[in-house]
Amino acid sequence: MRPDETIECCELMYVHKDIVEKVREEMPDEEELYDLAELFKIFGDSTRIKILYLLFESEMCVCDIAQLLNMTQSAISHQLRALKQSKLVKYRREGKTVFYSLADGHVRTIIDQGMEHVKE
Amino acid sequence: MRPDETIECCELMYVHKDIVEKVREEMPDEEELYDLAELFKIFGDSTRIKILYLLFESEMCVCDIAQLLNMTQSAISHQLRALKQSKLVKYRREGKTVFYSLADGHVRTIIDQGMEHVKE
DNA sequence: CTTTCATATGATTGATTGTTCATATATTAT
DNA sequence: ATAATATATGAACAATCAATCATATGAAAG
Repeated sequence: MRPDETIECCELMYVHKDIVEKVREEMPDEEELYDLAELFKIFGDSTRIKILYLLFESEMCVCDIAQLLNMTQSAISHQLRALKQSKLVKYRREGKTVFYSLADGHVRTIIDQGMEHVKE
Repeated sequence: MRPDETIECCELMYVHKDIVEKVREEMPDEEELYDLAELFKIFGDSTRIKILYLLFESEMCVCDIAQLLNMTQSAISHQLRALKQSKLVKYRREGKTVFYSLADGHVRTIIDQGMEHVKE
């Protein structure tokens, strides 16, 4: 199969011309698809999933999260950075302490839907 | 910070005892959290995301997908394997051809929510 | 200003992962 | 049987990534 040529293959180009056109219309552009994959990568680590579950209950500081998950402060801080960059969590400073919380409702919806799928 | 000891740290253990208990109750068990992260890992690749978007329009054979995404049959087949193992797609054989389609509605919901987040 | 406490970050490393290449399997036609 | 076509799979390799360690920043207290 040589993908760089429009060779006749299966029945696609000839029988399902309408679908091909619809696909080309409806498919988001390359950059959006890349960003979407990058977002899901962030959900694709159990440490980060656990952090998000913790934040479902309440805002928390880094140290609290580290204790509850039985992990080092550094490991948690690194993961919070990733969550922050994807705008999944927000934070506020209070003296020496930094409190993290969920950024918006999408986070919960995405995780809940994922969990429903997993539980089937 | 030594996570393997219950040292006094921040104000967690003393001020927010109720939250700690709620967290311990509401948090899914380790195995479910791991499975959930594994599921999101599958969404965390732009090739797989593209495949899923294609299948939003119609069931398709491997060769169709490879052509539309301008990738090799082998690469697509490997990714379909991952999608199949996570029960995100299903397939039916028709002669030499194998048609793939979306397994259930969660896929669409998860992707749509993710895309909403990305577009903000 | 120095110390202490909470958090952030850069470098390193072992592990995971996506694509490629070669090859195997499965189905149909000759 | 053999050839042709569609798909699947195993090994290999480069790239990515999460945890660790050491260290830096930032804020309050002495």
